[in-house]
Amino acid sequence: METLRERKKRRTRESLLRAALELFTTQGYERTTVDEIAAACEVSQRTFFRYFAGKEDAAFAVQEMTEALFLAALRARPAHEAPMEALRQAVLEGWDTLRETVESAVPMELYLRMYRTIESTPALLAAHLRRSTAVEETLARLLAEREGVDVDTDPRPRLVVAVFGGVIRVTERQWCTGRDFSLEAVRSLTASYLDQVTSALRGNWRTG
Amino acid sequence: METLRERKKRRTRESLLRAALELFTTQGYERTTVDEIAAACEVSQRTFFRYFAGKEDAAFAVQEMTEALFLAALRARPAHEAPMEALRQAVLEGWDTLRETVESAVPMELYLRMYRTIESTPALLAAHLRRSTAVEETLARLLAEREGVDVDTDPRPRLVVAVFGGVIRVTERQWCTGRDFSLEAVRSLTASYLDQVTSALRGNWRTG
DNA sequence: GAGCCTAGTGACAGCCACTGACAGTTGACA
DNA sequence: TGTCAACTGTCAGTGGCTGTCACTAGGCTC
Repeated sequence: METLRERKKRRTRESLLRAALELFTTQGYERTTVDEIAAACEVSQRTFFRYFAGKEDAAFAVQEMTEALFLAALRARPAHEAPMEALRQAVLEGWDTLRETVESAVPMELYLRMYRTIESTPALLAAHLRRSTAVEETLARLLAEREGVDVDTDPRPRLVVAVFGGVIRVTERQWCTGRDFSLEAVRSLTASYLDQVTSALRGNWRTG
Repeated sequence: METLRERKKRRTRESLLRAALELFTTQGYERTTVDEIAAACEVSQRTFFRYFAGKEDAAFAVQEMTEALFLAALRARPAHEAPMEALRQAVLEGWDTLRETVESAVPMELYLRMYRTIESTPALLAAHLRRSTAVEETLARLLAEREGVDVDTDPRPRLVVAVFGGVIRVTERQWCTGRDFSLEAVRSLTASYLDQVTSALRGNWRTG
């Protein structure tokens, strides 16, 4: 049972998160001040910083949920799958089950808009990439454990994860700059690019 | 012939850069204020911001030179080389010719220390990754031109570059966390990891 | 139900990165 | 040598972020 205090807290946080994303996506991340976000929710600036470590933290609150979703999907993959295949299945599954997770916090449409804003705002893109490397470190350890190798002496887990992460980044970029900004679009882009990477690596494209 | 004014300017910039890197690497990036850097060179804070766009800009001033070095090396590779091979040769060549370029600005040892500081400071790591993606975009366009494909419709240039970039990142990380912090070490690590990536991608490691 | 405890909050002061405006200084060049 | 333009310092201000402190109100005990 949720106490009154907890309910108020959750509402304040949700309100701040929504207001933040709404302002970030409409008038831009840099052009939005924390004071503005706080004012939109009728709380003090100080209160904003009690719910979020910073402006950036608010921008990534939903992304954080989806990262957890992907990690859970990977952990659930059967042990007999090869590393790259497990990653592939997990990320596709992640895109499939994203909707309900996201919409428990904010409207799907707002999440998608925020995704675009992150890609197109240098400061946020930098933070996104740094966060991604943190996730990749977790992935590498997970794969190493699955395969029974030592992540600190065997470079293969980190190499595979880095390659995978690279393809995902290209996918994100293509998706955000493209026209079809739907979940289905990013899902099929992901599958397509993961398929093409091995062939792209070998030889000369002109003779392909 | 360098005029007196130009000489003074160059000296001020060099002085600021050195002081900045020295302070960043010894007492940490966040714990160093711009006022401190300026004071160490006996100029005003305002002057610092006339030479560098920001604190971050100073931290990456030397990295910027090495990026240009690598790009030049890639442009010089013969056209018959396959994309991945050209990238490989260019980066190894880059490590070989780094010393003179770096030492025209700061002592090699300071550059290496700063590299470590960048990897271990979240804010700088984020900036480093963002800068890397900018370089990767240039690389992709270069490869696409070399191979005569359109970078906007053919995903292969960006895919290959992303994979390459991923391996380089793993290399950097391993180098910075390792014991042997020399140029030779990073060179051989780079070669080794680029060799292993294709084999790491396929199949099951337990049967290898 | 009275009263205490504490989580949550607002108000305020302060640090630091960064910017714009303006004035003073000094090298370049006629 | 005087004029101009480049370079610099000073000052004031914005915005992200933190510490402090007092106050309000929900939750709990008796």
